[in-house]
Amino acid sequence: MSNRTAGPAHPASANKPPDALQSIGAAARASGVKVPTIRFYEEAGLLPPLPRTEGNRRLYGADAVKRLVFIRHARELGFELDAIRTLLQLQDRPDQSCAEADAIAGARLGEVRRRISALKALEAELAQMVEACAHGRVADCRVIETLADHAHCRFHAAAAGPAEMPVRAAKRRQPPKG
Amino acid sequence: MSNRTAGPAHPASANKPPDALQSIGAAARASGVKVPTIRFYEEAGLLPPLPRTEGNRRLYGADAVKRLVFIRHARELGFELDAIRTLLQLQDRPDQSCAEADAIAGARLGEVRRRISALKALEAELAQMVEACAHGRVADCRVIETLADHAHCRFHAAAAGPAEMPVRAAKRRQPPKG
DNA sequence: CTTGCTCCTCTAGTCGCTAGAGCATTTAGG
DNA sequence: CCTAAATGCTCTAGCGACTAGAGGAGCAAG
Repeated sequence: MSNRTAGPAHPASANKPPDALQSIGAAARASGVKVPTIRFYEEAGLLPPLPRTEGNRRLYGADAVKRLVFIRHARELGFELDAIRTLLQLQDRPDQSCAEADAIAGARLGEVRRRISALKALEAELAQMVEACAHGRVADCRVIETLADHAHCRFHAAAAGPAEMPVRAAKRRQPPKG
Repeated sequence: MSNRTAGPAHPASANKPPDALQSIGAAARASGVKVPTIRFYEEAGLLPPLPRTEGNRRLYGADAVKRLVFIRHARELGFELDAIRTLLQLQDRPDQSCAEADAIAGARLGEVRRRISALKALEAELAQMVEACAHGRVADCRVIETLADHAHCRFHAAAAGPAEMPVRAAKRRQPPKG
């Protein structure tokens, strides 16, 4: 919030020069990526070498923040860090063909589609289980029964992938509160 | 299918008694759960204490194999091990109400539905990116551009959950080959 | 007796973070 | 100027659900 640049301590700088360097906290706020995650990305080689202050604190310029935003969007779309690394490298060399970027995005699209159809099959199966259940005793429970006897199950493991979805929002462990 | 289990738990010699004990490998083949995964499940407390041979090898009876199949199905439907533990406990006490099982399945169904809609949003965004790309140089690449500028992106992080899908099939790391 | 298979335990790696310990530095207020 | 709070630093460990591999033991057949 506080814009303490009210006193122009610098000659050439207006009130906010585009190359102003910010702390990791400010970069986190600006990019929407959490502080420890930023450090993790740096460690993972997704960020170029960052300058440091005398006191060893990282400094982030506008370009670094943009990179973080790029990474965040890519993660939101489910790209793996490996893929993102490649995409960032491509971004750094604008003259190259974007075929590789297309391939990565296309592959991701394929994954997403495969997962959607797998999840739909799953949804159908679960819905059927839940609906069919008489809500009585476990002995008659369709849910348990279906899990026990695959005979009742018309779902057979449409190979999806391994993991899914970042979506930073979700944090369903209850807040610290103490 | 194999309906030969008609014989009740019984002494007077069938040629394949239903309580025949098998090795972990046989149990793996019978249940569709991999050997190390079975050991992992045991460690995780999903299996009751198993008898061992003199030579310290685990022995699996028909009930243990059934339990493994149950676990496998539940995993295929995306239930977490914690939930599966609960479901197994319920299964072991058939007189109880199945309300809890219903709740677990219902919660899972909700998750799946939420994830499907999140993935659909994602699919739309990715498809748009890929389609819009002129397949030229990186400088003009819509894929890269969309990731860089959220302005071009009408997708905003529909909160899904954290991880998704077991589906034992997938193994996409390239083979060792060296 | 050797070969080859299965099995045992144990450790460490995967992925993308997140949490916390134990310090150093910076900043705001008095 | 001093102090307290906030923020930063590094490092380690943990999550979930496995998977991979080392190094050794048991066991049946040839």
